[in-house]
Amino acid sequence: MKKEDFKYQEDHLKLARFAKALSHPARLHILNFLSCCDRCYTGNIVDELPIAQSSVSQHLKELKEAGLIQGTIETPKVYYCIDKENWKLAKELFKEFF
Amino acid sequence: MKKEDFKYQEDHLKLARFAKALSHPARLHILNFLSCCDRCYTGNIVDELPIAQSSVSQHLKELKEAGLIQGTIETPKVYYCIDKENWKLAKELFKEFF
DNA sequence: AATAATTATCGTACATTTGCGATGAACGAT
DNA sequence: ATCGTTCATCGCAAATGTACGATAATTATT
Repeated sequence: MKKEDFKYQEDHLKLARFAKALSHPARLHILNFLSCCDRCYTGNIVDELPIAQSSVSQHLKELKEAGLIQGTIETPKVYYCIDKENWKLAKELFKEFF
Repeated sequence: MKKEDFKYQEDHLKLARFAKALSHPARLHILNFLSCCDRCYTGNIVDELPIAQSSVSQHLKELKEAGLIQGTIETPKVYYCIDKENWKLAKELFKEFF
């Protein structure tokens, strides 16, 4: 097979994206926190972590883009929670991989 | 709790390292390949991937440093295989996390 | 000794990630 | 209208990741 034609498996691409989202302890902490507290806003998460608010916001953005969390505006706060559908998908992909 | 004193959980640090190792499709492909073929050398892996030999070597190094694979020199080749102990640990950490 | 085979490492280029402070946007309360 | 609260985004700096070609290291073969 020619190198040019090679395509990574779709499952591997998806799994790599999830793994990347999980590859920082702050993001693991956020997910862990959200899975306990069910529903909480940015401020609570900032208080949970040793980094600046802007940095937390960036991590939240990445988790959201990876599909692992959802944000809901309730002005002036934003509530976050686990995206259960993608969470399940990620869980299954990891399980299948190992 | 003061920000200075915050420490990430040991499990999260370990899991983040494993996740980082899994965060690239080439490395997932390598691990998948190794789990099938049990034991094979660098050349086989290079043939499996669309990237240069030096790049593959770099990915192998990262997987080795993450503890997920082991290399055995059988000059002039190097055989690689899954590090079963850490593989199991990673599997359990992911399972526990989800 | 010279060559070939196999793999790791080096140097380089470019992109991405991580973190911070400052600023902006939205809105409720005064 | 102004202020305070809450959160996201911007701009920057430093570090890390990804890929490549070239080169080095090791050793078996000629």
